Amino acid sequence: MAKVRQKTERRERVLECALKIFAEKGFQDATISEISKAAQVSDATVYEYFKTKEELLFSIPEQITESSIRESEKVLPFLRGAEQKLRALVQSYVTTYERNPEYTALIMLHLKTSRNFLQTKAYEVVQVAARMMLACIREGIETRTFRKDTDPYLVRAMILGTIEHLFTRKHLMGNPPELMSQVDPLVDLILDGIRAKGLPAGTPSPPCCWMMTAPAAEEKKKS
Amino acid sequence: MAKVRQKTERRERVLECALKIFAEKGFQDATISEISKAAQVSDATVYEYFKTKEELLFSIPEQITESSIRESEKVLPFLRGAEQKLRALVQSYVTTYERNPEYTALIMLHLKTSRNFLQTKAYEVVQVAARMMLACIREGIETRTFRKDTDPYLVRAMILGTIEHLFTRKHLMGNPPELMSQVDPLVDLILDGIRAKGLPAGTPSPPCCWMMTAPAAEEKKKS
Amino acid sequence: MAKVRQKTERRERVLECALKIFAEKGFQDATISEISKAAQVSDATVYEYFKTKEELLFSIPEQITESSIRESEKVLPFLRGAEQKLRALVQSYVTTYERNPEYTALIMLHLKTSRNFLQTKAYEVVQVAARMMLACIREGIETRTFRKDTDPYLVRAMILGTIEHLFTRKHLMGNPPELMSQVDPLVDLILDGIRAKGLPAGTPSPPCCWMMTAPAAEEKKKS
Amino acid sequence: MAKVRQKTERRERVLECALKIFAEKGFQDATISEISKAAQVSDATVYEYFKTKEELLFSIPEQITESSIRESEKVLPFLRGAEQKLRALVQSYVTTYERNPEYTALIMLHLKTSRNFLQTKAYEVVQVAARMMLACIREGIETRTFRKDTDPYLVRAMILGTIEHLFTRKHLMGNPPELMSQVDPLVDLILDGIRAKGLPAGTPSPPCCWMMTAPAAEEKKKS
DNA sequence: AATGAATGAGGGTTCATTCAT
DNA sequence: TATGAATGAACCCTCATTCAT
Repeated sequence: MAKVRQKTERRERVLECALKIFAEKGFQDATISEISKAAQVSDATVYEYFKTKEELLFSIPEQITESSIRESEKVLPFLRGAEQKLRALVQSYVTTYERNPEYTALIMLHLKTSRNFLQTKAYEVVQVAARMMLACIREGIETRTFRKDTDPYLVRAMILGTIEHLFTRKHLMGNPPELMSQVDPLVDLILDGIRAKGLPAGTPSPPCCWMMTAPAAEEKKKS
Repeated sequence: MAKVRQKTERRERVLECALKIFAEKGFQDATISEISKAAQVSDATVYEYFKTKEELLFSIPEQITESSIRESEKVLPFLRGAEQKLRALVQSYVTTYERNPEYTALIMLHLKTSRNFLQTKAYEVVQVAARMMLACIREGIETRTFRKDTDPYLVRAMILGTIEHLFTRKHLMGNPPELMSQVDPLVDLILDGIRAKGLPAGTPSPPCCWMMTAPAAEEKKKS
Repeated sequence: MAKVRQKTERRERVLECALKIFAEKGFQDATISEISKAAQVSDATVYEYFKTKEELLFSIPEQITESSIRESEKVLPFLRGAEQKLRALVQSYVTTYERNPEYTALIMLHLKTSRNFLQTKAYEVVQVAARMMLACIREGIETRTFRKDTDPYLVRAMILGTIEHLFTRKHLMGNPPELMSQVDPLVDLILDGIRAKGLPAGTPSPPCCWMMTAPAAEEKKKS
Repeated sequence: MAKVRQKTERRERVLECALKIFAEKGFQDATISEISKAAQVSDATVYEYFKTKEELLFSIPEQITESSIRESEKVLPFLRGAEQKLRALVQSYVTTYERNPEYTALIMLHLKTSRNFLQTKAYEVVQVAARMMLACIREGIETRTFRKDTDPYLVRAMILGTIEHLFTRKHLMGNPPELMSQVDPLVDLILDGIRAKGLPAGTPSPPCCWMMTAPAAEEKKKS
């Protein structure tokens, strides 16, 4: 039925506009009127789709995060070795964020802040991704690729923290302009720090570009 | 005169309460009434001291950040070598944050978010600290302590990002419970990654405790 | 045709649910959605049957009141004497109210309040009943059963007011639990007060139970 | 201080206007804006005085009811005999209501309806008045003035119900125009119905006018 | 200097009602 | 005929900010 299609389209338009506006002004400074006007629907219509303003906010990450995770899960099994996997995961993060700058700003600046967000479905998905990375690091330790005394939590915190820091900087100050080129230096530096000493230090795992084909949010909808 | 003294005391009481409440509920969800009540002054009095709510917010970091910086500047010249200095700086950050958890929460969750904060006097101080770290890394490169191809911006981003990530986690989820013990592993890992290969890898710079005496916000007031 | 039948059924289901919900929450606090959901139809369907929310409200009393009146009109001619008739009328009121508690609550708490209700078809029916009682009292005066100086309006106000008061109390506070047993004491007390003094005071008209067979709203629908 | 005086005046102006408007349009159809405009204050000021719209509503009856009760309590001890007391009480009710028609409308049409009102301080005062009447009737029974089989609850319900019915009618339909003249007929009729038969029926207790001096709400404020 | 009091401006949310399908 | 969907129009309430005392 055409109605259903239209409703879905409107709902997504609302989500898109909400993303843009929340990302730009923050949750509190954005108004429903503003969003509804941008989405060319009435205030009341927004409330047809989302019970409250906060539910609207928390509904934004759902699709995008989930699709991004699914992608990683598909690719990971084909990669050999903890180093390759770790690099792939980092690249996946950065790719997703680079392709969805507004979404990234929302996450970095506004959602991470919110205690309520931690109890969200969307946050669970984030946790899944974080756990994948943890598993990857642990695998490296078990297979003796990484040093025995590596603290996997610290390593993960370093990777995630660095990515977060860089994207936040980029969003607020426009610098650095792109982050893809930072993936390999970052991963190399970390690997150098945690690689078991017995291994030939001069064998860096090759930079990989397979993630280039990972789907961005916009492309997803068409399929 | 006693009056002046009293006014200063009141002003500081307002700042303290504002810090507590802003840190707990965020800028938007905190109200002036709430803060003024906690500080046992009237709403109007708050506006005697600070022109707007935002000015109150931005007035909070001033003293604390500045005092922390001054401390570092005093100690740094006595330390030999980039590695020692870097370690000292990281420890300084962590110490300051650990001693002022509410202030840290405010910075991590709410101020970093705000574009207006970037044009603040308080933010300039933050930048000074960040530049000190950058200078320190560059010194390491120039003195061949660190690899020539080290990207100082990336290294700094890693350090700051990791610290931010860990404190944010701690504040929101209570885990990890303390961060002082993470300083050395973090610095070691970074150093391992950027140390020039010619050097004997087995010579970690000694963990240092000199920063233990750095002033916390609370002690500051008494002096 | 089955369709017509179905439509009538739906309409009545809406009326029933509206009665229940209006009685429970009041006109303003009840929503059309709520009613339509309870009646298992859509909001729009309610508006097919009733032009506005208020029209829905005012449509509720129609059948029930009318049927109750008709009953009284049938029985009254068979009764001899103003006293008997008065008693019968009172019993009729109480019976109707006891059998339709939700309807009663609606009338007592919400409809009596509304000025618009006074211009309703349904209210006319109420007036008819009230006028029957008035006529009855007047008949008693004319036939010298009641004192010459009896104010028929006052007497009616006493009877109706007492009934209203008792039912309101019952609805709001659950006390007294039933009102049928109050009919005779009430009527006796009134009659004692208005009976012409010449008559033997010790000849109370006999309590009557014929009204027991008066139809309740539920039974009406089946016929 | 002048400020305090002014605030009190404003508060009372708000209460008065709220009374008028609530009485006229009902709780739900009245808006805060309307009331604040009538009272020449801002919406926000209304909320300075009363936390919610409902609290405003429930604050209206307080003074007026209480002052009315106090009056009755003063006078009652000077009256001899249950009949006189009962008559006095009825007169007190009617006087209060006649002098405060808007307040009466509010009570009759809107407050009696509300379940929340039953848990109000103001309602407790109403209960006190009702209990005084009950006590009075019981006293009459114990002193053999009234018949042994008199149901005091029924008698009270008759009195209160009649008064309520008459005032409601008056408010909605403008008829009867005044109720003071109904007091004696009402009381006489009731008394005739409950007076113990042994007594000389021809000795009605004298109508009394002492209540004429009872204070109305308006006069109260000046004292 | 300190504050009690007042308010303008605005935002989230609800719901009766309409209309195209 | 029945309804899913959309919305205009309000309203309650909050709060940063001002000002007279």
